Amino acid sequence: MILLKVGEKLKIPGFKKVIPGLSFGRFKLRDEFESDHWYVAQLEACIQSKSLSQGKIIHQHIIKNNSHIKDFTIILDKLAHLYVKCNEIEHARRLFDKIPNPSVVCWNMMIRAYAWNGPFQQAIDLYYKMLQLGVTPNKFTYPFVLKACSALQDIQVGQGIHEDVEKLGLEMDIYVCTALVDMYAKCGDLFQAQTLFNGMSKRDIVAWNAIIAGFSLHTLHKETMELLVQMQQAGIIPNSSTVVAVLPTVGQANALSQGKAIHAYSLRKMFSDSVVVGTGLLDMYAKCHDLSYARKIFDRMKQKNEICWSAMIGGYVTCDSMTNALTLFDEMVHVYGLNPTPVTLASILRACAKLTDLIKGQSLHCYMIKSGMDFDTTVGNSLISMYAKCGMMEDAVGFLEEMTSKDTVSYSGIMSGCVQNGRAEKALIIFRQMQLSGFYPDLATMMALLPACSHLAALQKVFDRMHKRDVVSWNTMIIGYGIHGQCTEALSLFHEFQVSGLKPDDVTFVAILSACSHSGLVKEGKYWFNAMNQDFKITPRMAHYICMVDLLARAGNLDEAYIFIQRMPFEPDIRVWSALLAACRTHKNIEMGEEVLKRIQELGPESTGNFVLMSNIYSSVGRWDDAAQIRTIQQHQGYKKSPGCSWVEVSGVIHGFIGGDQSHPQSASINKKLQELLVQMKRLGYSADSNFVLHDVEEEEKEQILLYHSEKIAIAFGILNISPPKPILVTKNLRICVDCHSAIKFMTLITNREIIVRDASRFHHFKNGICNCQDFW
DNA sequence: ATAGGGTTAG
Repeated sequence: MILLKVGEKLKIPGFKKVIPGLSFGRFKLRDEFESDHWYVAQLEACIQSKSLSQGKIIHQHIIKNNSHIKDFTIILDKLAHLYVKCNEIEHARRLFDKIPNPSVVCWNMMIRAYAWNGPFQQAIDLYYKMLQLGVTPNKFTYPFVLKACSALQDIQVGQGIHEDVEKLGLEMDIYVCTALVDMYAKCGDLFQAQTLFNGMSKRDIVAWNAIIAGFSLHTLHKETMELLVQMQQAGIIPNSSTVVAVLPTVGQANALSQGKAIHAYSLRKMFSDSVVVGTGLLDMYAKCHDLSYARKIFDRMKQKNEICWSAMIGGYVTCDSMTNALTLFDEMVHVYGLNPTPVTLASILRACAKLTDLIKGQSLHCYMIKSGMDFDTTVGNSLISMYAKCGMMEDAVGFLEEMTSKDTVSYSGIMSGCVQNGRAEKALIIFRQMQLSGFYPDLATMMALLPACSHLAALQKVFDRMHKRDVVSWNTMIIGYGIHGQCTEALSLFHEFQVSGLKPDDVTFVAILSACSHSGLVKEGKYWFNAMNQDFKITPRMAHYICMVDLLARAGNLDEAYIFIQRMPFEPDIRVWSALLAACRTHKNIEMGEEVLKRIQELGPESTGNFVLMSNIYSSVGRWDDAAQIRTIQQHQGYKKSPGCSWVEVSGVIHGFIGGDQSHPQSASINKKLQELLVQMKRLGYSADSNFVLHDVEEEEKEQILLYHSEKIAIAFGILNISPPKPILVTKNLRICVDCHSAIKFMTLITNREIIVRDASRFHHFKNGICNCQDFW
C-alpha cells in the first residue's frame, strides 16, 4: 500500500496534527483509525486546507479498503465536498451520483458548484432532479439555482422556480427574495424585479445593489440614478458594489461628469484599489471616449485580471484605436502570459472586422478552435461579423451552419453581411430560415435587413409567406411602409393588424409614430400617441418621445416640441434634443438651435452629428464665422466627421463612393455625366443650394463642390451603368443633403429615371421631379 | 455551516 512516496513532504502546515498515523518517511496507518470516522476526519482536514493532493491519497486509500467501510453516504459526501472545494467539479459530480440519498446540504453544494462555475444548466437540472426524488429544497437552495437562471438569462425557468419558492413559503426570506430580484432584473423583467423589491419588508444594501445593477445593465440611466438617491435617503451608504453596479449605465449614457463624481467618491472611500471598481471606472471612461484617463486607471491598477485587460482592449476598439488594442492584446498574451477569454477574443475580432484584417481574423479563428471557444455564442457571432465585413460570406455562412448555439445575433450578422456584399436576395432567404428555426428578429435584425428590401414588394414577399403572423412580423411590415414614407399604407396595415386579434406592442407604436413623422402627419401622430397610453395601456418610452419630438419639430412646430420635451415624465436624452436640433436646421431657427445645443452639451460629450447640424444652421443664414467656430470646437474636442459615403449596386457588384471621389475606373465618364446634368438642371431652374457648404466661396465653386457629393457621383454612375426602366438604388450612410435632394428631383425629369435613395433615416423615392418624402426627412 | 449584490463582449 503505497500512498505517499518515500521522502515526499507534506505541504500543508499543521496537517500532521490531524493525521496522527502519517509519517514522513514511511506511510503507515494505525488500525484504530481505519474506520469511517477516521476517513471523515481526514477528509474534513483536507477540505479545510483545500488540499487536493492529500485528499486524493485518502481517496485512493478508501478505494482499497472499501470492504471496511460501513456507511458510504457520509464518506462520499465529504469526498464530493473536497472536490468541489478544490474546483474539481466533474470529479465531485461522479462521486455525488454514487451517493444513495444525498442530504439537502449535499444537493445544495453540488448546485452551488454549477451555479458558480457552470455549466449553469446543470444547476437547474440538478434542482429538478432533487424535486423528482422527493427532496425538499430549503432557503439555501434558491440563491444558487436562481443564480444559474440569471447566468442563463432563462426567465421561464426562473418564473417556475419563483412559484416553487412561494409554495414553500420562502419568499419572505431576505436572501431568497434578493436572489429573485436579481434574477428578474438580470433577465430584463425590471417591473417584476421592482415589484418584489418594493414588497420586501427590509431592504439591505445587497437588495438595493441588485435592483440598481438591473436597471443599470438595461441602460435605464435616469432610473438607476434615482434609485441611487432613494437608497441613500433610506439611510444606506453606497459601497463598492454599488459603485460598480452604477457605472455601466453612466458610461452608456456618456455622463462623464457623473462618472467623475463617482470616481471621486471611490477615491474618498478607498474603493479604487479594487480590481473590480478599477475596471468599472476604466470602462466608464472608455465609453465616454476619454481613453487617456481610462489608460491612466489601467496603468495604475495594482492587480490586473483578464477582465480589466479585456475592458481596456474593448475600450480601444470601441474608440477606433485599433493599433493600441492589438498592441495591448499582444502584451496581455505574450508579456503577461494571460489567456484571452471569450470576451477578449470578441473584442479583438471586432478590431479585425473594423480593419478588414482577414489574415489576423483567420488566425484568431484557429485559436478559437484550439481553445474550444468556437462553441461560445458571442465569440462565434463576432467571428461571423468579421468574415462578413471582410467580404468572406461563404466562411461566415459556413460557420453559422456549424454553430451549435446560434441566436438572433448570429443571423443578423450574416444578413447584414449579405446586404453589404450586394447579396440582398440571399439576406431575405436567410431571414426566412431564421424565422423557420424559431428565432425572433430584433431591432438590429430589421436594421440589417431593411436596406435589402429596396422594393417593398420584396418585403411583401417575405410577409405573405410567413406561416404565423405575429406581432414582430406585423411590426416589420409597418416599419417597412413607414420608412418608405407610405404612411397611409402603414396605418391601414395597423388597422388590419388590430382586426386580426393580436395586440400591438410598444414597437408597433414606434413604427406608427415614425411613419407619421416621415409623412408629416402631425394630427394622426398625436392621436396615436394618446391612444397608445390611454387605450392600449402602453407607457411611452424614450423612443416614442423621440418620434413625437421629431414629428412636431419636423412639421415646424418647434415651440410645441420644446414644451413637449419639458413636460416629459423623465429626463430627455441626447437623441430627443438631436431630433429638435435637426428640425432647427430645417427651419433655420438659430435661437432655439443654440439653446438646444447648450442642453446637448450639458448631457456630456456629443456625437459629430450635432456639431454638423449646428454648423449647418449658422451656414444657412450666412453666419460663416459662427459655423467655422463650431467646426473648430468639434475638431478641438477630437470629433471627426464621418465622411459621406454612397453605394450603388451594378450587376451584383457594390460600388462605393465618397465625396469628391475620383478613384473609380470610370471617373472620367462620371465627371462628364455630372457636368452634363448640371447644365441641363440649371436650364430647368436648379440653383445650387449652398447653405450647407461651409466656405463663403464663389457661386460657381460651390456648385462644383456640391456636384461631387457622394450620392450624386453614385447616381451618375448608376445612370451610366443601369439600363432603364430599372430604378437606380443608392444607399447613403448619412442623411441626404438638401442640395442633393433638390438636384435629384431635376435628374429624374432629365433622365426620365426612377431614383431611390436609402439614407440614414428613410427611403426617398424620386420620380417625375418629386420625392415621396414630401421634403420631410 | 451550504446563503443574496459588483467589472469586460456579439
